[in-house]
Amino acid sequence: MSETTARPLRADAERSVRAILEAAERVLSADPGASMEQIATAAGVARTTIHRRFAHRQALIEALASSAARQLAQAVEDGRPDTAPPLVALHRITANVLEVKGAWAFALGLPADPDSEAAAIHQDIGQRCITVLERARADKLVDEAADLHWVRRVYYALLGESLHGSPDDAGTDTDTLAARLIDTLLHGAGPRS
Amino acid sequence: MSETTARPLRADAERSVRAILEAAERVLSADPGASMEQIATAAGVARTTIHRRFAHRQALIEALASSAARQLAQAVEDGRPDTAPPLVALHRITANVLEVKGAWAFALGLPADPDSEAAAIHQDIGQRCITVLERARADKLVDEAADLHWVRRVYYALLGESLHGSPDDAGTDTDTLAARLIDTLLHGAGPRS
DNA sequence: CATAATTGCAACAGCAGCGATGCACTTATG
DNA sequence: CATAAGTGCATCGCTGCTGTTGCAATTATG
Repeated sequence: MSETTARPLRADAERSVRAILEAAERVLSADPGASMEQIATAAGVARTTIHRRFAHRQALIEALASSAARQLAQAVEDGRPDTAPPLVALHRITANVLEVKGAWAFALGLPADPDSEAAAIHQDIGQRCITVLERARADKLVDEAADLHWVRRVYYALLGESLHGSPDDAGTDTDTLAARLIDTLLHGAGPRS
Repeated sequence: MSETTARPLRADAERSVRAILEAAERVLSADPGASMEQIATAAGVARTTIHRRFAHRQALIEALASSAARQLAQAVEDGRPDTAPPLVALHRITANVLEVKGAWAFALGLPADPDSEAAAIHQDIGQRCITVLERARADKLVDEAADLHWVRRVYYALLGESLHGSPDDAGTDTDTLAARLIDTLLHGAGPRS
């Protein structure tokens, strides 16, 4: 909603922007205080090129946050949160989100200020999340008395935890992780009936 | 194990160190890249005083991590993880940890390098956590087939999430938060039988 | 192919933070 | 109370990052 006003970038320039954003994610996730120089090097680009596309350092950060938020929204959308059976949607969404969050952990963990594009997207995602949970509750998958906002927070927390990836789940595919996550979300660690 | 070799600090000096560590937690949790000057001001101390106690910036960070880790270990210990009934221990520990983690969120979120004092303490805490879970499993509170390492990760994630504190739980006492957390850990969000 | 966009490189000024030092003053401690 | 420890302040040199500019070379595009 902010960059779309400018005239279309040349094909190679667009590739540069992508490379910069990806490098920024990589470098900054390893060291949030990394210099523009480090990011530039990682992107295979001169530092001045970054400054041409992103005036300030913070402009780069915001673009990074927006880009990641958009991808996350897409990941949620692909799970058909409004039409697929709740359990199916929940599983698909979880698997998709795990992919995206794994690739853009830093960008998605960024503190978005309230009136940024990223913040709006995240709020929208949060709403869709609530919707899915309501549908799940209607199907008796979630307790009727449950506080859905708390459930969502737990869900988010489990997503975050699933990403840390202990040595055990190195190489475990996203579907398996999603299955465990949802099972834990719905049943916890207690004994099965 | 590292500072104890020096001769005891004068009473007022010790107070300064405390003030510096507390200020560092406050300031750095708001902005991880904050300057020594900002920390010093927040501590009501001259910047040079900080450098007298902590040679490098990183030395301050490590001391902060160690201090917080020790307090966390104490919080766990106070819950009698080895002797109290598992559910009681779990509740006490959770409430205690929520207090400490709330006050030292930044310091405890710090990436501790493997051979630091903090890392050793955290590993020890992790072990005690597993112990409590084993005792809980013996009491049929946790499913026999459960992967305790995953349960612990879920527990950690729930602790982290409980701290974020949505507007709703502003002012909610620690015991209530702990109760909800443990309930969720053991039963999840699914329907109650 | 002609043109305009894109880029690398080199260089610049500016700035903020770090870590150290010396000195005078205050304060805890035996 | 005498001493030693602790502190504030002013100051220094140094380093590293930022953001900008100009120019020449390359490359996509109609």
